[in-house]
Amino acid sequence: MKKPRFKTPTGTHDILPDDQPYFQKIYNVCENIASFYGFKKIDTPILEETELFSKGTGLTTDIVQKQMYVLKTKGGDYLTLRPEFTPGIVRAYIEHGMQSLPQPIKLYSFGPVFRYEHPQAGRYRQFHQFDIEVIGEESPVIDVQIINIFYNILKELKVKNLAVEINSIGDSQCRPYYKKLLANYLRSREGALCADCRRRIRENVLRVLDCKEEKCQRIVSQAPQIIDHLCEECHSHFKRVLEFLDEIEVPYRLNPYLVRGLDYYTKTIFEIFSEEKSKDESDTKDFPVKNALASGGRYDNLVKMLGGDNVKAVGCAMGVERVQSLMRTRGLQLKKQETYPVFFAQIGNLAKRKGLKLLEEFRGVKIPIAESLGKDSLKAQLGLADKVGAQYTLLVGQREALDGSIIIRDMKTGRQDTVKLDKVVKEIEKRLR
RNA sequence: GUCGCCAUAGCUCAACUGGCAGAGCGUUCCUUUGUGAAAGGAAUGGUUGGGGGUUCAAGUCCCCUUGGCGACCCCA
Repeated sequence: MKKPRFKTPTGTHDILPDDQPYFQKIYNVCENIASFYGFKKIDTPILEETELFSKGTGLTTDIVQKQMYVLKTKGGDYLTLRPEFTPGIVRAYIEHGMQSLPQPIKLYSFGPVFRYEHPQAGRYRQFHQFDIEVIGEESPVIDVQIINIFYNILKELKVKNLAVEINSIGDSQCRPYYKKLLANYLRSREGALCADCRRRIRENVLRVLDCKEEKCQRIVSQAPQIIDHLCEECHSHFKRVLEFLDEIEVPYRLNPYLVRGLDYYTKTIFEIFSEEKSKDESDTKDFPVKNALASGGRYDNLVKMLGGDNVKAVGCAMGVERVQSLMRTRGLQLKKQETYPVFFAQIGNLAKRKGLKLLEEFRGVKIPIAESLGKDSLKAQLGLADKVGAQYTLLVGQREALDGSIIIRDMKTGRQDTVKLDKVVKEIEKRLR
């Protein structure tokens, strides 16, 4: 074998036939649960105007600053491979006048997204997300319904040790004040912070809250918490979210330091993890390893920011490859190969010709039948029949081809019966029943 | 963008201190030319990721590069 001349670009991967059952299963579960809750599918282009993301996702975010695949078209437009779903779906909502349909609009989508970053396990440059959005609903109950949906999807996919963390980051009323408060507090202790956090005070104060440096965490633990400084409206919204959460069977915990990388979030934000105990023995802290699988939140200003009406919305996205990797290692094991109940084997040209027609008959009655018409060796064909898990092999040799008969071989017992060729479909239907 | 570890057959991995590149699995064939799963046999498979250097000699040491993994950054 020659050395491959080409390989997948950094951070991209092939979804091979063996992976497909996992993607299929994940997609089916997502779709079933989402449509049960009244969500409709939408597909938006993988390419959008670059400005949609710089305005929507936010100029100060890492995604926009360093992770976007931007390309210039021959016509001179700047397009971007979508790094997330939300701005595209909001654009579709506005562009197609969905505000004049009964609200809210509940949408889901499934597909690839692109982020230029350093790949690691479970982190790709092209990966897949399942995404849902509810546009035109401000009630906190919908925030909780979305959490519930993703929790149940992951549960149904048998992902272990799920944990939900939740926080509120306020809105344009109260967050600016809190940010000032936090910045003042941090500035008074600036000397004890890491270099990144000193930069963050100016650029993105909230990010200091989830810094992993121990010295920063110590300072943060004494810092004012946003939940104590929410405005009346945000406070009552969050309170009601927590009340609804208590109502359903989803275990959650409040994390006052949870913040998000996207600018447009308001009020509720949350993440769903699968937790693992740290394998590292030297790690004396018993922090579990958190594997973020899905995350989302409310974005009450985004529709307006992108030129639509003042419409409130909330959404969440799940990383498909991360879920798949957990399913493979500790969750649901899926069969590698689909099986065929019947295999057609042949010897000789006349038999091949009869086989071509016979396959059509089986397709007509929807019985999957495998074959290897290209092979001449009967031995090889039976080997294949075994491999695809056939219960019966239909065999046409020179003799059978001439006198219009066919051999049915029971692969378990080895017993063979010869029947008329035009009766075989009925006979197999009967036996498979 | 920063730092560390790793890269050997399609897959999983061996190869001492620098000394003939190997095994299992897989694939194909044979034992059986009209009959699978078992067993036995054979074949197939490599510029040791790529490039350069040191050396009588490099999978092994050094430099560069590409990719993967991990820690940052950040995130699904």
